[in-house]
Amino acid sequence: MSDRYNVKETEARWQKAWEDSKCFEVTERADKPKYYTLAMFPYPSGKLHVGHMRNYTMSDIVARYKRARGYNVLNPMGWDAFGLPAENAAMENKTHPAKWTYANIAAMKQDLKLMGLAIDWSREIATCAPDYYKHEQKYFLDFLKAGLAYQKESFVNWDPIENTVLANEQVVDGRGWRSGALVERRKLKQWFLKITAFADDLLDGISQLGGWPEKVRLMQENWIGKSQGLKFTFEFTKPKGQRLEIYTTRPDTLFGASFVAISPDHPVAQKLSKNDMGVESFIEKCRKIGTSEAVIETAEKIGHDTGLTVNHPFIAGKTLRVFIANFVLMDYGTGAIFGCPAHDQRDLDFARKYGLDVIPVVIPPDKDGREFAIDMEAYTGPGRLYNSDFLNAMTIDEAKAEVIKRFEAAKTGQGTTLYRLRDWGVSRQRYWGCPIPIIHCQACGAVPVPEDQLPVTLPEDVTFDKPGNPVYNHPTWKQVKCPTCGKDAERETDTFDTFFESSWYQFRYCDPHNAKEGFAKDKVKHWAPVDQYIGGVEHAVMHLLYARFFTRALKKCGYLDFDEPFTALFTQGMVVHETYKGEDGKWLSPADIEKGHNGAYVKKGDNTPVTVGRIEKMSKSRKNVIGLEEVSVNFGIDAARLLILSDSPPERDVEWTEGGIEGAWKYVNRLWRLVTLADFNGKGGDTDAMKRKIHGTIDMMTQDLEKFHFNKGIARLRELSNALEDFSAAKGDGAVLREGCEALVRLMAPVMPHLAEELWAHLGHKEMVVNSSWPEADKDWIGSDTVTIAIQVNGKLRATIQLPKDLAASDAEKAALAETAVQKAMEGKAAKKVIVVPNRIINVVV
RNA sequence: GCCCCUGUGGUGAAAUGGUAGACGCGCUCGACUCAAAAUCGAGUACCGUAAGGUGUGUUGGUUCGAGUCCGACCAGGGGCACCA
Repeated sequence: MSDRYNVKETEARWQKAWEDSKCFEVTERADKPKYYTLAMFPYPSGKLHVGHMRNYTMSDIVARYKRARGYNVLNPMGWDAFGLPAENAAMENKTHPAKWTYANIAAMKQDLKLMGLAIDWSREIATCAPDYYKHEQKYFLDFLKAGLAYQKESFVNWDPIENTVLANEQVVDGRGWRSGALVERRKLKQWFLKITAFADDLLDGISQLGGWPEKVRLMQENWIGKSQGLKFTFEFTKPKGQRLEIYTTRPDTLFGASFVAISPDHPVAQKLSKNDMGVESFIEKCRKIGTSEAVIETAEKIGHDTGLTVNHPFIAGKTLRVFIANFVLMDYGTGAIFGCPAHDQRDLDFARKYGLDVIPVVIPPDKDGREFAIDMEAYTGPGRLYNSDFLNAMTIDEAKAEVIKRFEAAKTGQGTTLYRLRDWGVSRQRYWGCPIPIIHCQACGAVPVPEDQLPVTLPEDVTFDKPGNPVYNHPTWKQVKCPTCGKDAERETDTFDTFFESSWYQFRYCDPHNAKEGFAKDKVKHWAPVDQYIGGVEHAVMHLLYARFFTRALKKCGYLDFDEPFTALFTQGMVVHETYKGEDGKWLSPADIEKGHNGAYVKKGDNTPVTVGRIEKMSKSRKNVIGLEEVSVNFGIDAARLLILSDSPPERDVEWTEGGIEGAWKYVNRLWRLVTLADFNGKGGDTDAMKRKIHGTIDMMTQDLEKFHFNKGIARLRELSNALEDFSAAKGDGAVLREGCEALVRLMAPVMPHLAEELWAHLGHKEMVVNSSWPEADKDWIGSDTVTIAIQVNGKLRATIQLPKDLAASDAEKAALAETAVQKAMEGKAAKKVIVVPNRIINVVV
């Protein structure tokens, strides 16, 4: 027998056996509990790389493990197939987005098949197929009827040279990525979904998501951003009677107000710009910046004095100047604020820049008024009010309540709950997306496409020789008759945000071939919600929040009877790799380079030097991708799975290195030799120790898998195989050795499924390991009778002793004080105190 | 700018507030070999001959005891509503 494992032949053979037996295809059944595990579906960007692989491997482990535990496991796969890259590819390569997308799907599916995943392929979906998106067109019409969808004007990034809308990603340093033109903010009428109607519900729901990482729950909570504050109006000094509505979360600091600022998009600013060139050019300057909050917030804070002033509501005769400021967002609150520089850093920076007053009104608990001053750092901590008339000596909370009370009593203001969350704009001025099923009629307005005319499909005869949505210029597609009045009308040419498709796909998998509706209620009732969702942390807020909203919206329309789509969530880290650049500054792929004479990398072919760059997320643009095929050919999928799972904790990034995959491959062979060369006729060895190791490993690895500690579980597996190797070499008892090998194989099955099948068959089993159950740990063989106790003197380790498990504290203390190393460290002094932590540690304090 | 996360040997990482470095990679030495690869065995945080001391990004605190909890800071990463 060869001492090398024939990985290529073996992996292909078992993949075929799984496929032939259709063991991963599932239907609803009453005799087994269901388990739905889902990996976030991929965008078909081109080739599958080991970064994708990590995501699907984790779902695969869960699927195989839960299967072994007796669950009826649903583990589906599909394609998030609409999106911008397809249109970019269409422009660059003179192809059609559909052609490019479907070719990528075919290539990536082939790679996925190489992975031998426990996927029910009969449920495969692609979101760009009309039989998928027609259902979401129906949902949109339902949302419209339910008052959850509406139109309003909102800003987009406008490229004035290409005359097209740009995505934030396509704006680089404030300029269009292709044209180089300075981007402008421009208003367009667009469709919105009323996610804010569920703001409180989405917030409350977070507390029930116990299976989600704390950090994701926190991020969602902050994103929704519920705040209690005050809405009130300032009176303009002139024209008399005109008022400006403000929202603030710090009404307590009103006596420290030194200016008022409004958004460049505020109606007051707009009105002023008509007669004031200065205002007009300032607003124009503010708009020469994209719509992205990150850009707006990091831009230099600038303001423009409007010359208007308002009266302070509580200080007679005091007026505040009104500025237009680029950092005030029209989307939040009322688009107008008052600035209290002493207690808000942004206001302070602004005040220092424009020479405005800084009036401290909250004093820290440990200071008094004479010594407390604000320089360049605002004070945002707790304290008591001063310089504040009737609020003096109150706490911040008391002062907030008092100010709100006074405004409410005077009927000039209102305590208000506000959310940072904004309604979801779903209109995209793009071709490669789901058409919004609306017809615009001069007479009737926005009219829903009649349901019997769904789906509204994309026209196929389009070209991408100029920027923008080609449907807009299509000769006939737009022109229709109004369904209501029959007159000439036009189709909506915008398509949905691609988050629309990914908000409900988890339900489509439950009933993927249903032509009548998106899913049958009873099928979703059976499988949903998803028991374990797995994907990148980059989706922590938007995708996951949209899907949570969509589920509630579907419930409101009668499609479902639950709120939360994902019971548990795991956010896995990325696969990262070194990046390389050639002499010409262009990215090079790892396949393009090799080690030169002096050990440094050179470009293959011409031996020109290569610069090694940062270690970054694998991405097509940086070329630092390792394709799946090359890995599977050289080392097999099991070795790749092993590396990806064992090298880092799953929530952290893992670096793909050549050395790592070779090491994993060696271990695959070592396991193969251990089991195939084992002699089950031995009579010797320490059978008790071996049995403890076997059952201890089963126990611990089971716990590790339950907790997603795959790296630790694999470390336990290695400990067991090390022990079995020693036991085997010592001609250990054959029955125990077999018991150990069988446990090892069943434990490795979720991690290295192909090798496990091969070894399981070698051990004489007729049934595949994929259909066998998870091993049970025998409680009698878990743990041991003695424990090692550490002894510290004043917190420093001085000795370790073996003691019987659960020994009385007084006996343990006696044994510890009797140790010579302990006595030496005590230097003859008496113990002041002895802390005994049973079975762990004893600390002697002298 | 705002929200969230991460930081431990040469390196990937372990460690319910209780023996820091499990399990690997690499390296060193040895066995096998004509030789190499593969495989097997021993060693491997740092300083020190040793006794011992020092060590978890920096810094301060809480505690009998801190990688772990709290405060301040530094560095890196993710997200910020039209990338997916």
